[in-house]
Amino acid sequence: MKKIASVIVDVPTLQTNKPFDYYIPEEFIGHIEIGMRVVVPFGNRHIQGFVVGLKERSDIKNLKEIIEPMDVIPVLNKELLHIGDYLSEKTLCFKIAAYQVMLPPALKAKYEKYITLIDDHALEQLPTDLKKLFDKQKRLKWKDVEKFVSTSYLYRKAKEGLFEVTYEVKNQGNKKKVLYYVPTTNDVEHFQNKKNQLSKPLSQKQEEIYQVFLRHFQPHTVSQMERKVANARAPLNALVNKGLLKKEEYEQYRDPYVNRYFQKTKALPLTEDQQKAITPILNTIEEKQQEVFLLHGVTGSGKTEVYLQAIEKVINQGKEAIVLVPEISLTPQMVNRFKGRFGNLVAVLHSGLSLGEKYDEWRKIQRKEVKVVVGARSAIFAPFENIGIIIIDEEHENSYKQEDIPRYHARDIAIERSKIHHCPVVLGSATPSLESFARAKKGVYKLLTMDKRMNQSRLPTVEIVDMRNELKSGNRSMFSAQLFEKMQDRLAKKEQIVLMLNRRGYSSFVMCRDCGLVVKCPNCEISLTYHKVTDQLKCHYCGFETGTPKVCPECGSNHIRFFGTGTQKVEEELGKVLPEARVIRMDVDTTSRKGSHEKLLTDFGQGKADILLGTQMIAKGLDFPNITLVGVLSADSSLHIPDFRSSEKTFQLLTQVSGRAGRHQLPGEVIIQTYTPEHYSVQLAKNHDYLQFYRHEMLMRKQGQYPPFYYLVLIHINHEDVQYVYTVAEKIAQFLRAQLLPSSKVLGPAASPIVKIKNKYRYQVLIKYKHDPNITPALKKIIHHFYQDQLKKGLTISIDMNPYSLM
DNA sequence: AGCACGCCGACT
DNA sequence: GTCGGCGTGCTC
Repeated sequence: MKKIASVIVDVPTLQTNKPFDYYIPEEFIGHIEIGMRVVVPFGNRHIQGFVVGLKERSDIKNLKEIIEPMDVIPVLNKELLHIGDYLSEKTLCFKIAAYQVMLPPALKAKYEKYITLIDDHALEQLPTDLKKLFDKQKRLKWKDVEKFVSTSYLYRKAKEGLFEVTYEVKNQGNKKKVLYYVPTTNDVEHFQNKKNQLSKPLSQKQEEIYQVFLRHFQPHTVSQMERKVANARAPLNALVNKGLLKKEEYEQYRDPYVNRYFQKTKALPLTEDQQKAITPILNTIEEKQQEVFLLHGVTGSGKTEVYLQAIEKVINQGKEAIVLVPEISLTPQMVNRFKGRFGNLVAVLHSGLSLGEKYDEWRKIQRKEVKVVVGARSAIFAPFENIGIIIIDEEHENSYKQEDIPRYHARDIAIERSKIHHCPVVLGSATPSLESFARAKKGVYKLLTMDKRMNQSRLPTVEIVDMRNELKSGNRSMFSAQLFEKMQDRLAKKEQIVLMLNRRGYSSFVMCRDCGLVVKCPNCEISLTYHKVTDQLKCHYCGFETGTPKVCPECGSNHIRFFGTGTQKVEEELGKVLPEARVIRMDVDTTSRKGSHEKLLTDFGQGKADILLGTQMIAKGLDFPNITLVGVLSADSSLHIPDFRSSEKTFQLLTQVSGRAGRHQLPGEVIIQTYTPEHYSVQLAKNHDYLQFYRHEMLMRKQGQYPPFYYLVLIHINHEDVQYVYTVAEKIAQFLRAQLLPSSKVLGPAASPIVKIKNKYRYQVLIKYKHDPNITPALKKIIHHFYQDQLKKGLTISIDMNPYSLM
């Protein structure tokens, strides 16, 4: 039995980003396994760590002992530990950050520092204000005491032996315990005897409850009992006091989908397209081969049914499936389809769940109680051990890329896991990312195409309206004549309308019409956003808030105007021009409350409204038969973001939202309003012509030397002092130019599109490369070289391998 | 990240 | 002589 454990400690710094060795105490030898969390002494604190290895001897002398294990079963299996190493290597993050991102947040350590008074004698020696604090209890939280006296005083007294300072390591979330009442015996006769031995007979209520337990010896919670006997709490406790019942705590899953009925569904007959697409996937499952498929299916072509039937095969083989969907489309509609087919074999993971709920869903996976997990990005780390398929729906979505540390892409993790499990990965989309489609074309991925809609429904007809002409002809409203007319028509026909306001990028800002001043955040160099509810201007980078100016702060003019259109404004306008229409508005404001997203959609599905008005969150996944008109109020806003992917994003968004119309019997129509009707993203979305868009966009990417022709690395350098940032950025750029192959291009330093956030200036260096083994070593050197400056001078350097946003 | 240690100026 | 500020270096 190995006596020493190597532990990655929960201290995210460069110097501690390596295993530390500890003795395993006698009693835990054989108990502590690789992948478990343990509490270890580190310096004079107690912290959490992950066991990553066991060994007989260590090069370090004077090892300390592990304090205790935090798990009974390892939380990370061998495979996930490997994935953690892969993550930290590929995204250049600390090991501890990689491990933590793979686990539900409930398992993240919570630390508390306590100060305990040694004895009453010590109490006498304290100043009066401290005496008061310690009068009631001997142990207090350090941070509560710290408010009253200086830390050095506390340390000094601790050294003198008045206090003891202790550290506690706990989980952030916990298993839910439910209190049950249970008979003290499960033998009928014994139970009756016990009652008969009581000095007094039971009260009427107590007797009733007693009879319930006598009939079936099952544990009951108070509320369960109250369904049979009203006001049961007091009599239950009385029975406990009389020794007939006892209280017991049982662990219970918090099931976010409890009390919900899921219509059971069976496999549907497949269309020819679907059949053709699924066959190679099924073969790969059968042959236990690793393969990446790109399933390119137009909106409404029935990709989900293909997923479902592939999963069915996987389950029949006794294996497990991971399905990733973008957070935003993790709607009840989607969940229903999986729960309907696979019932309680499905775990669901998304950001709407509480800490505890996430933890419980995760434990269902860990305990092998489910076979399928449907979830957002982080569900890719589901602790399955026998994966048969990994599906990524809406593959092109940027929410699969995590924007903070570790900056990983779920697709990369999926492929890495599929290699270990010898299973297929299916990337599905109506508008695949250029990267994926290019790989499919090269034969790296296998391309599967479904270009026909199910139900014989046709793709909707799309009309582009040039808003410049509207303006010329005197229409100053946000609805073009065409759109307005069609909306009236649908309202008359009792059909439903989806209106999308593509507000990404520059939303409602305030500008002076006389001098052109745009009100900006004093800390962030970005225009402030107008919030009508509070009548305030807000910066959504640093949270700065200010009242709305009545006159221009620059020139004093009172011609202040609000530019950009918010959903609220559209809603108001709709109320004026189509007062009879019932409108549901969906945006961050109306969906922030838990479950509100779902409720709004259900209402719309049940026909409680005629118009669904929203931001891009309504572009995906909705499948309502009665939608026959989709209006895009302005296609342009996403087009002019300074980002090489803006055309791609616009095309995807327009195609996706168009796909909401006419999915069933009724034919659909789409109106796209724009100020740049000639742009290829808009034109090709009109024709639903992905292939042409792909060809055109590939030319642009080649010209601009962007992905998929080049890989990117984005380095951000931030500091309060512009001069200093620039100097560091310049050094970094020079260093990279010297280290990298000549074929790699180092661009910059340049000021970031948002020059200042939270009073820190932002500069960036961009690397474009095709193949360069020196990239990672060079970046690691940069991290090491500037590490001290980062700690001391408040410099931050962040590295994003394959960034999704260049802002 | 914390925390100890050590050096320095400021004050009882 | 003592207290508290902060720069430096270490944690198996």
